[in-house]
Amino acid sequence: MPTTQPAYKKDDNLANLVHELVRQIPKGRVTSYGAIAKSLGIPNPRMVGWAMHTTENIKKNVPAQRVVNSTGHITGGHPEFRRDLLIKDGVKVINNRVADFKRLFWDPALEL
DNA sequence: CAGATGACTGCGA
DNA sequence: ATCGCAGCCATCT
Repeated sequence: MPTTQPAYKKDDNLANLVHELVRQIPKGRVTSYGAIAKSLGIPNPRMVGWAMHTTENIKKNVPAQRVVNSTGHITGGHPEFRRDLLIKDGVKVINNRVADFKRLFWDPALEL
């Protein structure tokens, strides 16, 4: 039995907001943690990463593959897996880095 | 209860 | 141009 029962099952925090926003990312587009944090009013982009790190993102079918750091580099535990998903979305990825990241960058505050 | 960690970013040297 | 440090919030041990 799962002795390590995650206590973050309360979607009343940033994680929920982040997941929702990430879900709104159009296919073939990518964004950065800082942009999301800024858009949601989070002083620290770290929390965005933490929100994604939570296993909830997978449960919610959140396209974490479309979320990369400012350099467009795929961060996380399974970069290969996410890279494949990005390619499937039509995003070219080279060396775990999004090609034309600047062009494919999707700013939530700008588009929303 | 307190200390350390973490999917980051921006600025300074 | 590259390298290093500090900031912030929530969770974990």
